[in-house]
Amino acid sequence: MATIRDVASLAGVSRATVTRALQEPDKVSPARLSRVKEAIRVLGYRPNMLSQTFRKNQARTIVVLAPNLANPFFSKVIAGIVAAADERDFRVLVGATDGSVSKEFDFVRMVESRLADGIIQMNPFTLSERNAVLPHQHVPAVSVAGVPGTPYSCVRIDNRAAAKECILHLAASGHQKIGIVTGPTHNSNTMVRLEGVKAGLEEAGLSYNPNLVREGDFRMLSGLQATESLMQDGPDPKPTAIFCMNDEMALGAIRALHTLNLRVPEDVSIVGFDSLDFSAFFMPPLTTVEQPGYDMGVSSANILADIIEGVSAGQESHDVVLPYRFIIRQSTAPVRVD
Amino acid sequence: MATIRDVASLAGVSRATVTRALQEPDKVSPARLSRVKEAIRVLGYRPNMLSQTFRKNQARTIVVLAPNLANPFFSKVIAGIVAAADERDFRVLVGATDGSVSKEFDFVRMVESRLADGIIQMNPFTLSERNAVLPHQHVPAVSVAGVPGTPYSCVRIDNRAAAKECILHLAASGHQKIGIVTGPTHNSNTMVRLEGVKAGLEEAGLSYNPNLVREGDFRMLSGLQATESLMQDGPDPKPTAIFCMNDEMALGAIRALHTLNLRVPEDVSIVGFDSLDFSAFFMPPLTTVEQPGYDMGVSSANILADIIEGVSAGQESHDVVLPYRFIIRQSTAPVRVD
DNA sequence: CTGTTAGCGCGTTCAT
DNA sequence: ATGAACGCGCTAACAG
Repeated sequence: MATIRDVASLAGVSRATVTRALQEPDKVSPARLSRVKEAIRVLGYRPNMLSQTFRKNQARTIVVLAPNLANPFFSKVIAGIVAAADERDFRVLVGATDGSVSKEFDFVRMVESRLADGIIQMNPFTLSERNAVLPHQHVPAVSVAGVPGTPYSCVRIDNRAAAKECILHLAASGHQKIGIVTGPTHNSNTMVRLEGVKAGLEEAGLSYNPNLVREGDFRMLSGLQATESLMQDGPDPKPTAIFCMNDEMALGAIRALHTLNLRVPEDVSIVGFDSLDFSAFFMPPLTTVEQPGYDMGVSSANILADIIEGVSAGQESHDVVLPYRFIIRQSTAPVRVD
Repeated sequence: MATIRDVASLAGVSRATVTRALQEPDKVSPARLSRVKEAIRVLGYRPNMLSQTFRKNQARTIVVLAPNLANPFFSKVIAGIVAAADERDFRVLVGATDGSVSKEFDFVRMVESRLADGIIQMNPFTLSERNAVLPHQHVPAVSVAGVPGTPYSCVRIDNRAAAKECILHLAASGHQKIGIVTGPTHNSNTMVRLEGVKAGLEEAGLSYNPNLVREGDFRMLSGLQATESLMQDGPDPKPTAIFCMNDEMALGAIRALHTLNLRVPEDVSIVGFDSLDFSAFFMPPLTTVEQPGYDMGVSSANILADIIEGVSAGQESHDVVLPYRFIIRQSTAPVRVD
């Protein structure tokens, strides 16, 4: 592999001239410039980026931390991040943490060791835990799809308002017994959305009943199981509607109801959260909250790039709240009057 | 940020000793070792990986090229790649190509410029096109979920046999008119699976009718549209079964049939391909070919790492064929006898 | 076992 | 406009 030296000697100039020819061509005489270009062509010279990166002490690389790469909502966000990063000449490294704190820490060390310049965190910040890896000194970071109160920059929607709107929609349709399938109890998004649920119930003049709540893990199977539990072991009368804290669990819920010979939405209404592409094609199409995942990815990448490039101080942390959209499809209907 | 020099001077040793203390601790006397460790602790020293990477001239990074990050099957493969790469101390860079050849080329240049060590390509190699970016001199590469005949290492399933099995399953259930929804016509996987379709039809004593074939793009909407076209504009009698070349399109097909008031599988049987998690939860659960996406990711990452590390010559290219599994669920049934 | 020396490939002075 | 010289942080070769 040809180096800058080979180019210089073939062109009969100094290495500095080659560098200049590449970076500030107008500061090089036309004659030498063309000689250099020719030499580059002949040798098939490619600047060693590893060296450049080392010399400039920045990798132009950001790390995306995802608890679970299989989650399609995260895929959407990543797509946005990759697009925006590419635009600003940053590479994107994927970090699958599987929810492990030690893995997260490995990635923080990567930016400490300069192998990456910053982190985008998809796992919501947990206010209760003391051992959060982020924020971390000298580690530019942005939280995406997180919660208010995150002690560093954050791009999100108003989860509380969105969840509240879901409940109000159901209540307006006459539903009085509303089952809730949450994410993991300690998850901040679960907590915030649950606040919204309670606010919605209160505003609708309904009471919050913990017996109508089941913990899921944001995956389909848990939505299925939670729903079975709700409809079989739950208090009577059974819920006529279920709010699931993401679409995957909502699809699992619909499946469970089908198995129990209950129709959606005639017997039970279902509301999801996230708006996966699949959800519009499901039967029935799912009523859900659309998070602008791609845009959230774009926004978070740009904010992180700003911090890394020093455009943003990095001290004052942003809290960007993007608009969500509540989409009413066919999985919800007025409560049946028997 | 403390450098190795700071550590050396604080510990009162040479830089080389610090390096050794970090890499071959047993070759350093216990006394100095502890002095060095203490200095590292005090200074909070982290080796500059950028420098290491530069010095060793390898980034320990692989690039994954995906035409579309939103495709859940690719997400599965990526998850496997990330897990295996992590195991072998490689980082994973995601490259969204959007099917653009020039973007692919950018990533090839990244490995030429040493910013990455190799490439995993998810876009199948196209035999017909002459301007394929890969294989490329000095660019270790592995194709995953590709086709036989790929001129570099490849991890795949036997698409032809799998597609054939789908057709034979339908034929055995009495279906004579079988609609086909393909991927993009020029896509190699489409071509190979179509071969399997033809082989299956022939073995079943059925003829191949191009009028029963529609081109899709592997996305849900195209499956929906293709199915509408098949059931409305297609030749009579209408198909009693449709084979879709991936699950997303199959879900779109089911949706279309539902809108047309046709039941699945009573009126029309549907077979998919890939086995997404969603497909088992759909109504009805989808009969499909399960590709071991995660394992394919793991395998491809290991092969690439072998090539990069020189374990494998890189000259002789592997062609690893992993087993698929044909899963019969409830979207297929014997043809109805009127 | 240890320190000295010599680069890796490049960008960046600083003279000229 | 150009080249010589230095150094980024680290590892590897050699001598001791």
